[in-house]
This record gives sequence, C-alpha cells and structure tokens, in this order.
Amino acid sequence: MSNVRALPLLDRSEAPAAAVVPCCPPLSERPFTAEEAERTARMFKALGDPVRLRLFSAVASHEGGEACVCDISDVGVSQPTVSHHLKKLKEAGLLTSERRGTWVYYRVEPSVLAAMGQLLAVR
Amino acid sequence: MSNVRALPLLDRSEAPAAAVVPCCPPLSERPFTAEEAERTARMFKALGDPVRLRLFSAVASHEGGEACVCDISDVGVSQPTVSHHLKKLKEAGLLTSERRGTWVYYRVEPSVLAAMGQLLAVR
DNA sequence: CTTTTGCTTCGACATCTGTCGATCCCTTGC
DNA sequence: GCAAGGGATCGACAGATGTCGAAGCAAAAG
Repeated sequence: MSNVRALPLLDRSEAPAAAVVPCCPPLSERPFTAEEAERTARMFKALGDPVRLRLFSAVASHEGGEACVCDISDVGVSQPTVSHHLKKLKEAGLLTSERRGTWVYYRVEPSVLAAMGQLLAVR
Repeated sequence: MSNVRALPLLDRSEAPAAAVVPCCPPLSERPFTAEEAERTARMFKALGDPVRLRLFSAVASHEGGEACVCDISDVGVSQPTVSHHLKKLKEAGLLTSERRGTWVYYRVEPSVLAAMGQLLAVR
C-alpha cells in the first residue's frame, strides 16, 4: 500500500537550480481548482502535525540541510512513530532520504520550501 | 465545545499594520520546540484539506479580499460542510467573518499569510 | 406575524490518523 | 557464520476528522 508519489512540485529534470516552478499559482491569485487543491493540500497536511513539524524543522535547521535520524528522533514519541512521520514527509515531497552505511540521512528539498512560500505570497 | 482561540500570530493590539510579527522563527533557523510546533501546525493543518484550501483561495482571490459564503460555496460539498470548514479556518486565525444584513462575509487575514510565508523562508 | 432565504449548529456515522509494541531488514563488527 | 544496533514495517487500537441530513437561528420580505 501507500504508493503515493512525491509531489511534482518542481520539474527538476533539467531546470536550473534557482528556477522555482511551483505547482500552483499563489493562493490569492484565483480560486484553486479541485486538483490544485488536492495536490497542494498534501504538502500543508504534511506540515500540519506537531511531531512532523519538529522533525522537519530539525532536519531543515541541521547543518548542511540534512540530518541522521538518530540526531532528530528526540521529539517525545517512539521510534516507529518517528519513522512513520518521516515517511509521510517523504511522500509529501518535503524530504528525501539516503542510507549511508549504518545510518539514514534525511534532507530537505529547498525548492519545495520556496514553492510553498510562493503559494503564500500576497497579491 | 471547540473554544479554540485564534492563533496569536500577530500582535494586532497596537502594532503598525505593516509589521509582521510571526509566532515562530523560520522552520530552518533552529529546531522547533514542542509549543512552537503545536501552534504552527494548527495553521498548516487548516490548509491541509482540499476543500478548505479551495475555500480559502476563493476568499483570498475575491476582490477586496473578502467574499460572501454564497459566492464561494460551490466546492462540491454540502452547505453545512462548507460552514464547518469555514469555521475551522476561522479558528486557525486565517479568516475572519462578519455578518452584513442577509449575508455573511469572510475575509483573509493578510498578516497571517505573510507570517506563514516567513516560516518557509530559506535560511 | 408568517414565510422565505442564508447560514450555523447538532447528531450520527464511516473513514482517516497518530500511536505503540512486536517484529523484520540491513549494515557493521566480531 | 553470528550478534548487535539503527531503522522500517506490521498489526492493532483509540481518538480525530470529514461528511451528511435534520433542525435551529437570524435577517429580510411579504
């Protein structure tokens, strides 16, 4: 189950690194369609849990924009729950993970952050 | 039930209108505390539902930044459900409502939008 | 006052979500 | 090979959430 694909917020295939291509216009530009709302809500929902927000913040603020799970798993819930939330953040396209030897490192997708910021831009 | 107070994202008591005082530092500045995460997650959660996102976008993109419920309630769910979601958005501090005669108007809280944008600022 | 219209609240219900302990998988070290 | 440790998955379960129809409430119209 859960074959949810990461959000194609940004076309990373050959776009220059600085070019942020948001999935949707700013919230205040025009009413969202059902599909736009569905995609975008997934990101907001991912950050709509306190534990996930702490995990995301911990990764985002860690040096190099990445952190080992062992460095950030002190958020008051059990280890399986931490893993569960990190998975959710990955499915939302906000984090990526990579195993390096014993440890697994999570890193933020800065372009996605920027795209979300543009969603909130005031008209 | 549901005596949830609006988020004190911005001290509106006597601050100048342009001064955005976010509740929390940018997500990537330092790891969020439990309390910061709790408060901030409430906002993201409010936008983490497709119907609410459409309603919010409809209000935000409406001229004058406000809209009558009758103008935006065509989002594919029943009218009580629309009312339910608008209430949630109000409780999250993202919208305010005001009755003027027959109709009820909802309007966005622009400072809250700006504060959320700052949360997503890249370090 | 009665009716109509716009919106909220209530009650009920199915589904989703967060949480945990137990277990499994993968890598390293012996 | 085997043991140890980091991390993911599984199964279960209580509580939260989205949804609706019915009923209630407030303002305007007749």
